[in-house]
Amino acid sequence: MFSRACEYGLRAALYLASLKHNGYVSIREIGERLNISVPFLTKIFQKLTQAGLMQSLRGPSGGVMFARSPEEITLFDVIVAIDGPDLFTECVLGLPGCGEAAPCPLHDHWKEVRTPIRDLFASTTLADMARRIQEARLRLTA
Amino acid sequence: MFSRACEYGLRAALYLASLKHNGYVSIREIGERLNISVPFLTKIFQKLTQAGLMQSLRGPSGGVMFARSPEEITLFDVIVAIDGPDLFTECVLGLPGCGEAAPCPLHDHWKEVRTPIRDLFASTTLADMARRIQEARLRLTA
DNA sequence: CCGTTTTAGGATAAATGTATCTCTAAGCCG
DNA sequence: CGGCTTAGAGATACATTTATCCTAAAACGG
Ligand code: SF4
Ligand code: SF4
Repeated sequence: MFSRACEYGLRAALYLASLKHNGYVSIREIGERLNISVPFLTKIFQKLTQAGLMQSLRGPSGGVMFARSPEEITLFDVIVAIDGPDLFTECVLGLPGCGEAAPCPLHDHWKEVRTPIRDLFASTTLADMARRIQEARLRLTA
Repeated sequence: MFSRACEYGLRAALYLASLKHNGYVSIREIGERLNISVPFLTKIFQKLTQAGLMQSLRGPSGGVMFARSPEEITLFDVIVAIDGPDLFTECVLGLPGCGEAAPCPLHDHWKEVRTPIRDLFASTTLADMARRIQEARLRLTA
């Protein structure tokens, strides 16, 4: 479904949102907490900052933090920033230039399920998830 | 979503189902018809025959054909034979051993959408698709 | 200003997925 | 049987993803 990088990015974003700590958090701390390779996670956060979702600061007491409120960042935003929009635009058979005009046989069935997927991720904010994590002690790591 | 191999396998299976020609069809013919690398497609059909979905015959007038009626083969069968069941069992955050017992924060939302996806593919047979292809001249290739 | 900490960015290595190649085995035909 | 055709299977190349490494740039703290 998602690339490993995207899974890591989602877990890291959910972890940060659950902290309720406004200020920079170092990537090393996040990686160690979630058992994710710190150098790899650094690359992922670079994408998130370049996409404008996070902002970063170097040096001691530096790290990464949300560029806007977790209330205004959806899972969709994170996914697209890391994996690109292909999952929500390209489609099951991978045919070039497909769509309503020249549909493949699956099109009618598939569009009924692709939209709910997109809506789910587009309507769920990091803050929503953070509330769930705190209420039910849900886990982000093994 | 699916691997390229799985996309090719689905397209090939749908093509065969749409033929209404009971008998062996050579992989070379399928590959050339659908613009898919013939050696790679051969590998994919090896998986489908090993999974018991197709049967094969070597030599002239050989090729591959369905091992049981296209009415009894679902898209789910093809997907699992090629990509494995991970898409339908493993889940969004890729956490090991996740599930109802130790859910991640997305679990409740995600299960509402994963089941429809699985049902869609599990309830659609190759014969269903073949009918749609013939009725509406739907395409399988660029 | 200098040493330390931390992200940024590019280069490199390992692993996986995609595609090709070669040889074998099976089947057909004369 | 001998030559041709086709799938099977393993080895090999290529591409992409995943992960690591190294040097720089920015920030802080003495
Ligand atoms: S389902 Fe629709 S959008 Fe997806 S490959 Fe088929 S025609 Fe294209
Ligand atoms: S949604 Fe459920 S099954 Fe999927 S990773 Fe989260 S806990 Fe596991």
